[in-house]
Amino acid sequence: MQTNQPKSIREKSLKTILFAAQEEFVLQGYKGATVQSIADKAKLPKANVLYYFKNKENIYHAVLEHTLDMWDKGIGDIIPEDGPKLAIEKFIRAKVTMSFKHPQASKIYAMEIIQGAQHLKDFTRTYLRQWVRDKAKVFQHWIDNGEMKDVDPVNLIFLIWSSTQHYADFDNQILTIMNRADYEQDDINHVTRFLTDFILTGCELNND
Amino acid sequence: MQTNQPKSIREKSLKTILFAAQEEFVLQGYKGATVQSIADKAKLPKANVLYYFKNKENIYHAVLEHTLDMWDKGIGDIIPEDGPKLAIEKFIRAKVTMSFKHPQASKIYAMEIIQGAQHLKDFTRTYLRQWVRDKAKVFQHWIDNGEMKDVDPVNLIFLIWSSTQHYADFDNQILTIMNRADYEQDDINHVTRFLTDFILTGCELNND
DNA sequence: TTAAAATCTGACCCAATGGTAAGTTTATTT
DNA sequence: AAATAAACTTACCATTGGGTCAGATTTTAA
Repeated sequence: MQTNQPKSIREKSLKTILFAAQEEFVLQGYKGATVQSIADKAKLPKANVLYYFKNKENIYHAVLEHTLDMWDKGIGDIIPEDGPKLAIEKFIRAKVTMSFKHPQASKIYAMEIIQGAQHLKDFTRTYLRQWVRDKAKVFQHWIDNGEMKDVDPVNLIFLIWSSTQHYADFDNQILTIMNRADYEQDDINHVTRFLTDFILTGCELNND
Repeated sequence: MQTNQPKSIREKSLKTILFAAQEEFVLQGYKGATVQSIADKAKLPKANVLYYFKNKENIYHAVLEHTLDMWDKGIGDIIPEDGPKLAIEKFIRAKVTMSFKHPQASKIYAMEIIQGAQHLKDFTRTYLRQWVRDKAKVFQHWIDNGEMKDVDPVNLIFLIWSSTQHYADFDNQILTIMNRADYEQDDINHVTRFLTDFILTGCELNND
């Protein structure tokens, strides 16, 4: 990131292409996505897209990176000072909000992992593994302190991840089942409430 | 299915191709999968594969259908007679087992839904929607009867789905995080125990 | 105003891939 | 054993799609 005010042509183009690419990759998968249709979506000639990104692989990398960045920023931290109840509440709310607001990002990530995480092996082995270990330690600390039920922290993290991201990745299925066209703000609230309530109860942290 | 004993050449070929195709589709996605590499995996010449299945789309359909069949058979039912505790226990155990034993199936399905469920719109709109409504009714019945906590049944179903299938769809990520090469039987048991315990607690059904 | 740099574009190339055609070999039936 | 059907195979075609290139146009710098 350089200047930020008038936004150069370069930056604008990059952003447009990235956005178009994200859509295309989600809908068609990596191989299925064509540079031509990314260009069409971005309303640029194909050669122009290839001028900004050397090749298709590069576009995909950029999309992945952008996705990870956004996800990282959007999801707050789990810190000991919050205590288990508040920390879990905050975490679930953040994840649900992200899922409803940026389903594309979640989907790109999910597909990448499902297909073997070819482009994310490194990220998973280093960053993510450490993240999980750190957070598991925080949970374990609360458990040892008698502040929450003795549940396996790692699997708890998996449960929170999966149950929240489900609303992004499987939005089509969920909407079809509920016979609805789109999510609304109420849905975010409802799901957030359901999940926090349920999971806190699972941790024996609910005092309603 | 016809005869079953000596198994005709046709049946054997179909099965081989289907199995190879499943692998290929998971790894490469629909577009990324090539008939040639399906053929290679099945150790048959490409034209022979196209002899059994008119075209790539047909192979994919067959894989999807096979997947749904298997899933349907593998997951028991949720019936009122079992009562909430046993029913949920059985359901989770079945889903976790399926996830660990047939991750490919789960992945194919997940990718299809994530990408917009083009080939499963019908299945979702009719069969799945009805299934969810039926099972939600069973849960609601138990709730009204005071047999379990008043949680939203539909979202409970989503939570069980997502948290169980996560171990199939994201197996790469999970194994990498845990620094392991493969799942073992112990993992199935451990996860089953964790999820049943946690979810039953969430429904206030745990009497340990 | 001019030079240089950045942006844009149409035309083209070529490898990969889905699918076909036409025929050969193997299995089954009569 | 002959005839028919099923299974297999080789060679080929047409299209798609990633990527290049040479030059045009616009923007920025001197």
